[in-house]
Amino acid sequence: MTRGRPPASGLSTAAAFRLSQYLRCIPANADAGTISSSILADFVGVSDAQVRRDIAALGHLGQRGVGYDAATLRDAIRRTLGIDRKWTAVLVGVGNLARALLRYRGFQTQGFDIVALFDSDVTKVGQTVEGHTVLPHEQMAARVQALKVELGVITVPAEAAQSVADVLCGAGIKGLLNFAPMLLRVPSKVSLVSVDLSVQFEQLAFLVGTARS
Amino acid sequence: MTRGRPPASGLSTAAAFRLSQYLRCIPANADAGTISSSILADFVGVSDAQVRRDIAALGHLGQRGVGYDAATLRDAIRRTLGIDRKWTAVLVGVGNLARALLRYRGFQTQGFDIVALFDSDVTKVGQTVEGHTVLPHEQMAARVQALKVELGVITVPAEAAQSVADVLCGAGIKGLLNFAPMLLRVPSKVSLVSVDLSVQFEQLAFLVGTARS
DNA sequence: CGTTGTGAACTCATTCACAGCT
DNA sequence: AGCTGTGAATGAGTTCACAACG
Repeated sequence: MTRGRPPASGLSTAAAFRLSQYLRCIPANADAGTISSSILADFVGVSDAQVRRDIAALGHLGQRGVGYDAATLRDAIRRTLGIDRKWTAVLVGVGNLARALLRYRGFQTQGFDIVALFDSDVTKVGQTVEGHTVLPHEQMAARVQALKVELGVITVPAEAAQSVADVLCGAGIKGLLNFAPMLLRVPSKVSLVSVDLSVQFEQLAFLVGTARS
Repeated sequence: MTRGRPPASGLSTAAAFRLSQYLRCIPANADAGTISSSILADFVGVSDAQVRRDIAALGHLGQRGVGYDAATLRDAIRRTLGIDRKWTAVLVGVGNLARALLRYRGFQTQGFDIVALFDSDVTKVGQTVEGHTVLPHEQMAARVQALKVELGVITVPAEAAQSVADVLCGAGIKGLLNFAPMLLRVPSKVSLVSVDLSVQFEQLAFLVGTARS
């Protein structure tokens, strides 16, 4: 994953990333009502001190001797990450990856509202995918602008990615999630998260190669 | 993305990640024959000093006053990341994400050799996907062991991910790339890279929400 | 008791600045 | 002149260790 410029808040992107991970552990342990730093720690694989530091940065959420209230903690993390509200998004490039994303667990329920699908392939235009009709590429700029869409998800081939990004940025998008294996150029006011799957493979090869036996 | 334990080599995972990114910039600029730290730097979005530090860690590759020879640099990075050789891999869970991965740019050419596909769905078993026949779940352990497969890619639903991981680890796999939205538990000798797509969305929301206007 | 919150120490990573080559 | 390699300085992030509290 690549991130764009660092955020203006006091939270580092690495810390925000860990918060997302803590969030994943809470549902599974929520029935307990309360959860401790050490439980979160060995779930995620960091130190308990790290967990406490991260959470302390969100305000005074814990109770000494007891732990953190699961529901309160979850809400605080959600608020900090900015996922306590709906985000509108468009998805560009309706291939297998797009279909996989649309089916992804709680994509909608997590607060991300896909408002349109676009593709340049005329044979795909008009098709219905996971309840959304595929719109032609030419309508992209106008729709994004009219609906004031905030986020764009790019799942087109590498060659097309930069031009799609340019159109979306021109239409006033605020953030892009790029899956094309390309380092995109975007204006500094647009946030960018890139997931290059081949990079993930390389990381795995590196880890395996350097793992101590 | 989540990484497992840090590597034994002198290279941090963050540095390894940047090396992957440098690698992405080289083909595009390879015709120049030589490439400088400042070019790589503003391509990837880090400082030129950072690039030089990263590359200097791989040995003496640069020529003062000139830059780095593109081909030499590319090979050195490949060697460091461990992608200068073939890796055998199996893919478990033949859904849309799996299909997308199989089609991904240079999946094979980058040195990752998918030797088998598995799925527990009997209607998928026997199908041919991107040139590979889908095998039944039950054969997984035996095949992985017999072929001494090194890497496993998990693209099953969250509920099934841990049990798939357990089987693969039991069969002697060395590294796992997990796409299920689950924090997996694996023995410390197995390397783990997780890509939770909902985490990527949360990161984007966080960045957009905290972006300075 | 058990668990948080946090100053202080420490480690790791990045940037600065410039000497050393070509 | 241009660009790398690298000590030294700086900064960020993490762990330690323990006081504070229910």
